[in-house]
Order: sequence, then structure tokens, then C-alpha cells
Amino acid sequence: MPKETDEPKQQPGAGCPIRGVLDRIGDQWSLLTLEALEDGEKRFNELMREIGDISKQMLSKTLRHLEQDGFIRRTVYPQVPPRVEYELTELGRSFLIPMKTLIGWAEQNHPAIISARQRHENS
Amino acid sequence: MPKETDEPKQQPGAGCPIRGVLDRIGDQWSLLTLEALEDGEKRFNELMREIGDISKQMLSKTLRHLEQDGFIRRTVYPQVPPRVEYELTELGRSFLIPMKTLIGWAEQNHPAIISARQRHENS
DNA sequence: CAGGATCCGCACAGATACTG
DNA sequence: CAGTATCTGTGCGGATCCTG
Repeated sequence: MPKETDEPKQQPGAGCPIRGVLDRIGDQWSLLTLEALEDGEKRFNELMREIGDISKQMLSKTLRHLEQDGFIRRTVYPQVPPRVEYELTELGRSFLIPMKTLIGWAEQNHPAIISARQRHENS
Repeated sequence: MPKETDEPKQQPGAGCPIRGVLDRIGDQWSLLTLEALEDGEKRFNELMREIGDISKQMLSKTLRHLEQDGFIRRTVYPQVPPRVEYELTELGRSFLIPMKTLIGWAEQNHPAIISARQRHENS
């Protein structure tokens, strides 16, 4: 067959939604943050404790990115001491649905991956 | 309540399959490489051309990682000039199934994300 | 053709200190 | 409490050269 005119080539960032989305959830913390927010709204330090090994800057950045993309909502209660709550939006919640199936795959096939890695170490 | 002995906390890499898998597909090139291999086996330079903006080292690294994890198979044909073919394994192919649903979500919700980003720029 | 080895810049991520 | 600002190191990733 001859060359197609509309090959599925997609340069980075331009019109490629996959890159745009995966670069976000692939950034180590975004997914963990979203999952931490799954069971209701949380405060900043609450998220820090829950995620455990994340620094303030990373959590801050991650939250801002996720908010920018419309995955979470940030609510400031004008009190002293200040109180800020984060919660999933509809978009964020709907994202977790396909994500869950992927996580399920990961859990199910993790042993296979582990053994594949070890097989390679011994070769 | 007292401290639980088995809280769902998962330290990085230890027993967490999600991290192990997502760190791989989130590394910018792995997913693109897998997709490039979806329609049959390819050679090294063929993959380079198809992915477009990847360097030799990155493609090489990515391919080795994917092979280590059992996602792809590498076949060397002892000829001169050398010829090496890469193809998806069953594991790799099965991975693309849940991944596809996630990609579908990304394509469908990309406009919403874009507009959410722009709404934030103007605020 | 299919990579490995090396050098190097830069963006990312941690630690610390400071602010409202 | 909920962050921001700065400073710094490290590792990713590109470019180039070399090998079988």
C-alpha cells in the first residue's frame, strides 16, 4: 500500500492529548495525590502525611498543576490559621475510572514483570 | 484508634506495582515505543523514524527497559549488516488494552483540560 | 545497521529559611 | 497552617564519536 497522507504522527505537545495527559500523571506524584483525594477532601498537611515521602514544593506544584488542568478544586477558608481544602472535580473523578483499570492490570501483572526482570539479571 | 499494623502505605518501589509500572510508561518514550510496535515487528532505525524526535540512546535505553520488563522481545539475526527486530510480547500486548481506554479518556477530555488551563491563565 | 562510550547542559527535585 | 523563595546537587537526555 502507498504512503498514507494522514499518518498518526504526532509531535510533542502540539495536538497530542496522550502526551499532555501522561506527562502529568507520569510525574511521580500526581497520581498518588489524586488517589489520596479519592475518599474526600483533604488539607495540605494531611496530604503530606498521607503521601509520606513528598516534599512541600512537590506537593504544592503538583496541586497547582492538577488544579490548572481541572482535576481538583482548591477552596480557601479565610480564617486564621488559614485552612485550604482540596477535592476532586468531576473531571478528576472520571479520570480515575480508566486509571483504575490500568492499576488493576499493574497489580495483576506485577509478578510477571518482576520475574521477567530477574530472568534478565541472571542472563 | 491505635496505630494499625498494616496501613495501606506503600513506600516507593517496594511492594507497589503501580509505581513500578507507571514509572516506566511515564518516562516519555516507553508508551510511544509500544504503540509504534503495535502493528508488527520493527527494526531499530525504523522505530527511530516512526517516533521521530527520539535519540538513539533514549530509544536504546527504552527498548532495553521494555525488554527487561517482558513487554517486548528482541531478535537478532546474525547477518552482516546486523538486523535486529523488536516485537510486542503477550504481556506487552495485554498492557495496551487498559492503556487504550486511558488514551481514549485522554482524547475525549483533552478539550476540557485545555480550556481549564486557559481559564487559569486569564485569572 | 545497531548500538556503546563519553562529555555536557539544564531542568527537576530536595533542603532550608522565610512569609501571611 | 499553608505555602513561597533561594540555593544547590543530581540525573536525564541530547550531541558527538567510536565499534562490530
